[in-house]
Amino acid sequence: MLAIKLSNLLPSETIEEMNEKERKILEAAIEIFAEKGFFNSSTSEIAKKASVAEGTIFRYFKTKKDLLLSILKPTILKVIAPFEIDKFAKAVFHLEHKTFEDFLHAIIKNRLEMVKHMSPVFKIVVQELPFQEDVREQFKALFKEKLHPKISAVIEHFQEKGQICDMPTNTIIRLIITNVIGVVISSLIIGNSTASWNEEEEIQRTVKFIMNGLSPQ
Amino acid sequence: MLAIKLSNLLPSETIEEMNEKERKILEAAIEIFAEKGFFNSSTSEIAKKASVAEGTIFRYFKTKKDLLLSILKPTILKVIAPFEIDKFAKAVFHLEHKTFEDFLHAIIKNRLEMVKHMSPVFKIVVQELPFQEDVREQFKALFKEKLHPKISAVIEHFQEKGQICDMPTNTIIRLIITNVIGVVISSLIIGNSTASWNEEEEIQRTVKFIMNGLSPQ
Amino acid sequence: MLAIKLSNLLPSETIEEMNEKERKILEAAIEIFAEKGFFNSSTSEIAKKASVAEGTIFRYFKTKKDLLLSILKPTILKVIAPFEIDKFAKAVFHLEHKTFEDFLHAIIKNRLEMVKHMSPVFKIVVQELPFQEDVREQFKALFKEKLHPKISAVIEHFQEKGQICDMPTNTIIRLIITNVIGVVISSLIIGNSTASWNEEEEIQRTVKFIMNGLSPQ
Amino acid sequence: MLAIKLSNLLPSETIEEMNEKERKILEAAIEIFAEKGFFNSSTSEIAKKASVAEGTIFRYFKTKKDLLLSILKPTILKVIAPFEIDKFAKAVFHLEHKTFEDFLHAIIKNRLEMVKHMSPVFKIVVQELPFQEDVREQFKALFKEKLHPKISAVIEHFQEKGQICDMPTNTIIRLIITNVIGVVISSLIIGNSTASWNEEEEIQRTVKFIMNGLSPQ
DNA sequence: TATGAATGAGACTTCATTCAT
DNA sequence: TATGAATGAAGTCTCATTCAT
Repeated sequence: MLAIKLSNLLPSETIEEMNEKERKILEAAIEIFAEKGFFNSSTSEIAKKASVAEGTIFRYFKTKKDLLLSILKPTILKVIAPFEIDKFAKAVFHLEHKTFEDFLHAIIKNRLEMVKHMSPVFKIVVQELPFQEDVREQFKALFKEKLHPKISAVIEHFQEKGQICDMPTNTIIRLIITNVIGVVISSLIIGNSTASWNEEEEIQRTVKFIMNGLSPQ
Repeated sequence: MLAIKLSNLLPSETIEEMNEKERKILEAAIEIFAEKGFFNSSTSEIAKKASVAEGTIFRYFKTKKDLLLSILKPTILKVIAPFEIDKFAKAVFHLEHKTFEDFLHAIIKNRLEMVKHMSPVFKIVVQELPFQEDVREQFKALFKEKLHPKISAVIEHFQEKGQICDMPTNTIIRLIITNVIGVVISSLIIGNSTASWNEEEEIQRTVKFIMNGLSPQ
Repeated sequence: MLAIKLSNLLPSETIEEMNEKERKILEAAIEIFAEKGFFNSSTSEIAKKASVAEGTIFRYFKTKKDLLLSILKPTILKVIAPFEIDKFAKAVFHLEHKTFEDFLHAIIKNRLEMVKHMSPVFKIVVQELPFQEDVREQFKALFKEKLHPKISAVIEHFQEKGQICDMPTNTIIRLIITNVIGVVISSLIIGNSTASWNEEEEIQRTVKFIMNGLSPQ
Repeated sequence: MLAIKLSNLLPSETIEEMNEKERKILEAAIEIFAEKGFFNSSTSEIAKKASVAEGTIFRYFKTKKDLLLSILKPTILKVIAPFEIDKFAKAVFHLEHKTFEDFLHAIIKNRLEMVKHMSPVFKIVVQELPFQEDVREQFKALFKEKLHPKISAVIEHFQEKGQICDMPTNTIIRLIITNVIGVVISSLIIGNSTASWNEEEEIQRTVKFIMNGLSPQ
């Protein structure tokens, strides 16, 4: 029963304007949704774990689905947002000082860090995405508008500098994303159960693999 | 409304010992589970689509969950099995006539073909795996016992022939599986909605990417 | 706790194709709706009175409102229908043999008889009509299409024969309906609680009153 | 959204001893009960419309039902009261200057006027009376004690003057009330939706109808 | 006095499962 | 073997009412 800290999961402004009960409900919901899945969780169970009356849930969240979306939406924003605002974004804007290798390393570390901090919410996102078409669409739209152009620019930048081969940009993006997600999920699955998993080495190897895979010629 | 052929989804021995009704129930369940998810499907709807009485379902499958497992278990077997028995396995055993590139190409084509043939069942597997710990464990065990040794042998074979760099075998397996799954999922997500997706080219590029990524030096 | 006979309330064909449980549910619902009103009745109470499980109600009636409509709709049909099909209709079609007085007498007796036989259902209709706009509209439409033309014809027939004054037909209809409903409701309210109510005499007096009220000159 | 004036609906003494909040709650309740019916209205909606906190309602009215009764009881008083206190009552006490026709005309106009002024409250009364036995009983008692003797006196006065036939007084009262209510309800139902409704003419015709109906011989 | 957050009973409804036929 | 009517537990959600502030 891991203690969930909302501060790792939701934007801090959001949390500050929540009150005690609302926070406890959200925490309970995250824990239970992550454990049993949305459809297999009951509002009565969430209420019990949050130590509130069942009716109280519905004061703060119009419906059970609304409660789920209150978890999913900030999370997918958090998945997308960093590329725009945080340190990582700065790395992208100071490309001249960086090699493509630095870029890959940074992106993998950053995403791994994020997923580990919000592991239960991440689990919910992955579990529920197949059933929540609207969230999926919102995610796709954000990717297309915010993320894709940024990454494209980076790829093209390094292609111009001759650090990357000249495959189509979209294919390169696909390959990079595939391999970033690959390390992240491997870390979650293997890392937690296998002693021999050396995370830093696996990151290094993955970076090297991608570098070689995309090297010119 | 694609007509589902169980022969694409389940081992033929399994199908042969089923009777008419049982087969119709399974087909209906697959279609409905894939469309709405397990929890949002009702046994009455399955019975209607299968043209049997609701009670009949429970003659063949003890519970609704049992019906789900009757779909999941043979499917993960099918995902693992080919490496042992079908044409693909033969390719693995005649490695001396093949290059690593052929191996990669064959494995990607083969898995893509499989997923496309059993797309609804595959959808169910992906959706329900997070909630079915026992199935997941069974899958892990099968992987460890059957698949992993085979692939290890192949990797080591090509390493000995100098076609692959000498990263740890497990890391190489992880990278290959990541990228195979990556093409498959991309094909399902992008391929179905985007005109510009050229599957053969993407396979070629992925093979080349892995080849370069794993090339010695 | 009056024993309710559905045969007095619903068309017999309808009843014959009902089974035991459905009939018991309807009877219980009529009794409880009449006593407490639709919104103040719970499906659990109806189930208990009908000696069925609560879920059984929803096998026969999609929703609680559907259960109400299953009572209301045949009833308003029954209120309208007789003017088309039963003995009363024949009276209307053999006007040449009848006086206007006979007509009035027949209509009052007939409506009183009907309301007494279906008193609880009638109570539900009167109670719920203000809240069920769709039923109200259906009632208005039936009145306009089926009843109004028939009564108009009768009124005009007697006007031509010089038995009724030449007020506008609609006004005459309004006055007649008002006074028929007046006796009926008086009979229900006063008749049940007051010994001195002599129904036959009150009918006679009402007929005489209407006759005089509408007499030429 | 008609502005409701409590002064049209409740006795002025009652209103004067109310404070601001209580009055606003009552006004809001009347509007909402009339629109949606008692059971479909929520105290939270009433509180919102009255611009008070939900808890404030329960400071002035013990329960939601108490709030309903606070509307119903003064209203039925108002329906009965005028016969005792207002101008209309005076008309009754100066019968020698009036004909029976004047009496009928005055009573119809007066009741129509009243119902139109308090149309929402009237709607609530009609909708809820079937479910409020105590209010109904109170109404019956008031009718018997206050109204019935007055009307009886009038009827007998006109019978003595030979303007009315010698039917039993109660029957005459019943017929008059029936027809007064008949015009009022017709006016509400037909008058609001039909252009051709000429209220003054309909009143005249109704008066004439009753006059003829009750004329001696 | 006034508030409104919190409550929890109870409403309607769904559906996997049973069992008499 | 097959049926499908019946069940009743469990689910989501509403709302009148209370009470600490």
